Formats: sequence, structure tokens, C-alpha cells
Amino acid sequence: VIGYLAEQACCLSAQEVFDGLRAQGRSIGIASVYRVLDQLADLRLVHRVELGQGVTRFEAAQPGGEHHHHLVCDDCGKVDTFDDAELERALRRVAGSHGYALDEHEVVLRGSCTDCAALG
Amino acid sequence: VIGYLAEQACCLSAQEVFDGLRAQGRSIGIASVYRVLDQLADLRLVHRVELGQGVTRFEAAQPGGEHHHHLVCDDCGKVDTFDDAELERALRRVAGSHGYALDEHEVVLRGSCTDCAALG
DNA sequence: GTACTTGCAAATACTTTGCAGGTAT
DNA sequence: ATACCTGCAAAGTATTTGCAAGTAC
Repeated sequence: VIGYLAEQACCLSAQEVFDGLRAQGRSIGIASVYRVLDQLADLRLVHRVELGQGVTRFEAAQPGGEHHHHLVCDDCGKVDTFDDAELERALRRVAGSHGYALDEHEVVLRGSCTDCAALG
Repeated sequence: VIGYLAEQACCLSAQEVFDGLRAQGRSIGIASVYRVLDQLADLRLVHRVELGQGVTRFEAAQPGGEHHHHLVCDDCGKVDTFDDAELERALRRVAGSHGYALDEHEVVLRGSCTDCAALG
């Protein structure tokens, strides 16, 4: 179960994890998927990601503490990822100046991707 | 209906808008709240904000295009706001380098606020 | 046996839709 | 009358919980 998430490229919805495991022949219930994901999130082994369609997505945390954020195309729904040192620096500075001990953060950019912008 | 949102300090859930309007004596249905919020979001007059508890929140857009982002305390649930020019710059740069025409973006920082960190 | 985990089904929560009644043109 | 907007109730999702059965110690 845990392994499945790890081998995925990017964030998956609980339903997608469920379907994926079922496709592998594993007999698992959707409830267990939610239960495991919940535990993993508590352990900081996966991150919850809300890309804004009312679905919570999950993605495996990277060992080195590396992480990335998401670019979502409003037109075609495509999801891209990025990371940026300056952005991270700005985030830490902001959190610090508000006295927050930062645990986690999430950045979602929405817009039109190259392809969709070209179409218009 | 529109006025109510405008006079609120920060993001509200649909349920909160509904309750608030009801408290004012307005006889409105929850469905209309969702309908109006949906229209307003299309018109870019309100922003959808997902703070990650499975509830979509809404907040009025500021006339000048100014906006802010959110700091959420994982312990007490308190929500703080901030804005930061360097952060915005970094975001635009990232979007540009991926060829995205940026429409909207959302930044959510999670951690412990001053009060909760002091308690431990 | 007890303690823990599982999958299913039922329950809950949030949001959307269908519809009858009302208002304005 | 037509077109539009409303509120209620029902339907539709996504997620969580209750529970009986299964496993390990």
C-alpha cells in the first residue's frame, strides 16, 4: 500500500490510489486507503495537497525534505510541478516574521498552460 | 448578499455566509449562497480559498488587485493573513518560466502560531 | 482468549441540481 | 405569457465511521 504511493510520479486522489491498487489485483477497501493515507499524513510521510476541485490529493514526501509545488491549468486541468529557492526563502521569512513555526506549506498557481494559452 | 461578503474581514465558508445572512434576518437558502458565490467567483469578484479542511472558503477580491495569502495554525485553527512583494515576484517568475499565463494563485502556510508554539 | 487490522456498508459532510412558486417585463 | 430568480428538498460527491470477520500473539 505504502509502496504504491511511493512509485507514483505526482499527487493522486484517494480514489486514484484505490483504483490503482485494485488494478494491481490487491483487494483493498476505499476506507483502508483513507485510513492509511491519514496515518501517513500524520507521520509526515505524505503531504495532503488541495488543488481545488473539492478533492484531496496525496503525494509521497521526498526523503531529503525536498518538495515541489503545483501549477494547475484551469483550461485543460494539467498539473505541472516546480520548485524555487527564492520562493522558499520568501515563505520562511514571512512565517518567521509572524512568529509561526512553519510545518508545511502549499503553493498552487492557476492559469493557462502554454498549450491552452495558444488556443485562446 | 454581495454586500455581506464585502464587509467581512477575511475568508468565509459558504455555511458561514449562509448563517450570517440568516442572522441578519434575510431569508435565503444555502443553495442561493452557493449559486451567488459561484457566479461571483466566475466574475473574479471573489476568490475561492482552500485552507484544507475539506471546506471551500470564499473571500471578496480587493479592487486594486491586491490580495493576501493565509497562515493557518494547525493547533488552534487560527487563520492569519499576509502579503509579500518578494513572494509575488518569485511566483510570477516561476509561472513565466513555465509558460503559464497566471490567473490566480494561492499560498497556504501551515504551522504553529506564536501562542500554540509557546504551549508546545 | 485479547488486541489489532481489514473491507464492506452505512453514515456524514459539503456542494450541486431539480423544481414549484414568485416577480418583473 | 415569458423569462428569470428564489428557497426548499432531493441528489450527488468525497470522506469518515461502525462493525463483523480475520489475523497475530
